[in-house]
Amino acid sequence: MPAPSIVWFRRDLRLADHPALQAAVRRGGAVVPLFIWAPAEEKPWPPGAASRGWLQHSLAHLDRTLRRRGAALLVRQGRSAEVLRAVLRETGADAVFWNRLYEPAARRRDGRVAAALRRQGVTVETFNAGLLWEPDDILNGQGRPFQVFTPFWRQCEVRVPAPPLPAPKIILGVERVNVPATFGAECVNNPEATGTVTGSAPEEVASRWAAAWQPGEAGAQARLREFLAGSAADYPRRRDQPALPGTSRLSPQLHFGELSPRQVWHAVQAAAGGWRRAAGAFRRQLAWREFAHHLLWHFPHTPEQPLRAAYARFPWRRDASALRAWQRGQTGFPLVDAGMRELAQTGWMHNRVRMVVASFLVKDLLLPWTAGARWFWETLVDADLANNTLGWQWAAGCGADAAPYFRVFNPVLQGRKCDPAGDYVRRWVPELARLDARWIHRPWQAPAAALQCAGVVLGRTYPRPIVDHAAARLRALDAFYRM
DNA sequence: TGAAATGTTGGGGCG
DNA sequence: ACGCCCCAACATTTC
Repeated sequence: MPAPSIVWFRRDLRLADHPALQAAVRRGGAVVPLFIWAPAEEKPWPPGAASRGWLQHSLAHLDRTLRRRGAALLVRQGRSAEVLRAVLRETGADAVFWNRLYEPAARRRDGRVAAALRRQGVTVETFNAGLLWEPDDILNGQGRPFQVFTPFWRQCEVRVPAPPLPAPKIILGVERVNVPATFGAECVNNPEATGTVTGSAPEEVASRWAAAWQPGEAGAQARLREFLAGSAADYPRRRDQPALPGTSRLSPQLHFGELSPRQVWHAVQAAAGGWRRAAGAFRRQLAWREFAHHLLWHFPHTPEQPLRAAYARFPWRRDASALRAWQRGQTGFPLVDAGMRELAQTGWMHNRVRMVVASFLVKDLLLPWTAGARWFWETLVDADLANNTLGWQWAAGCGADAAPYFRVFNPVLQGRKCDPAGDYVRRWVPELARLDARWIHRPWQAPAAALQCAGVVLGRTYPRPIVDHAAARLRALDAFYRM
């Protein structure tokens, strides 16, 4: 009987399409599924408050599904290298398998850990389970990484990712070596981000959260099936309407690896008999995720520094009260405020609205994109360093394939286009709920009678706009033009 | 994955 | 019938 193998779970919290787990099971010995809570090793981007909440639930779910197949999840805190050494000793294991991560800090850490283990004679094997294609698989004609999405996408379109692996039926566990550490207090679902912003009671936040999300592999599979059976066929038309459930909402599951992109890709392919165009549009979004990871791999300084170096000197403003108004959804622009409140209350925001609020922070308020990235990092359940970095640098115009400097979203027009009836605003900004659709995206222009009959008192029940968008746009054009 | 400013066209009112 | 103007609708350019 071979010695036990450790499977080091990180952001692959599933059993299906899990090459590291598969390798351990195939070896024939016992399997030790291990999760190590070591946020300091991911500095300067340790998991934010919303991510920690999701992670806690997802780990509990993973433990339950592993137990059903024979092996409980061991959760430890401490430095990864030391924890691995200790668990190797305690279990008599002689091999460690894991699926690769692509963030700079995790890469460095994993490289050191692998080298140290191998020096001690431990077998280490790592796998790709998080991306359709790894960062060095897709390069341009000169062997360099793509920096523009469209040619990158053309390369993706002609490839078929590897088919997903099945989940192992039985996992041979080891005797419980000792009681697994309970997940640390610092990792408990932390409503700090939502609580301070909304003033809601923790129980209320928790119940709203539970209604919105079902972390874990089973919930992820259910969400995927629901999407494929429901709005997927109409994806191109519905995906830009934040009031509708038109998107897959699989971003947190993809971030934590409760589903792999290969599973999603192939499931879409198999389901899309009658809607090939929609399938292509959806695959394109998966490709944006790939693109983001490729960029982070090849340009690891970009979470902190603009890809276009000239932007390091951009004269961002410092304005704590404007930043706070944005964070709390009190800017006076209903679409922006609705998005920021959806984020605070559910840990998620519709992608179209993310672009609008990002443009508002960066262009209308001239506040640094890094401040927006940090807030999203703390509050999003799907906070993902690669996606977050690409998104914010795109909005600020300082990244790859970035929005040109003159592209400034108008929150009123975006509202009219994407939320014509105002339902999204009504849901998240209830103080405007009774306002006529005509004025819901620009209450400051509504006639006094319309405001009165909707019970809106500008400056009291809902803020006046904190900037004049037309003037702010000109200010931004001037500042960005100088770059 | 924008929006505003500017240019062009064509229908209709009107003298 | 005709030219003129107005202006909405659409296209193009510009930021």
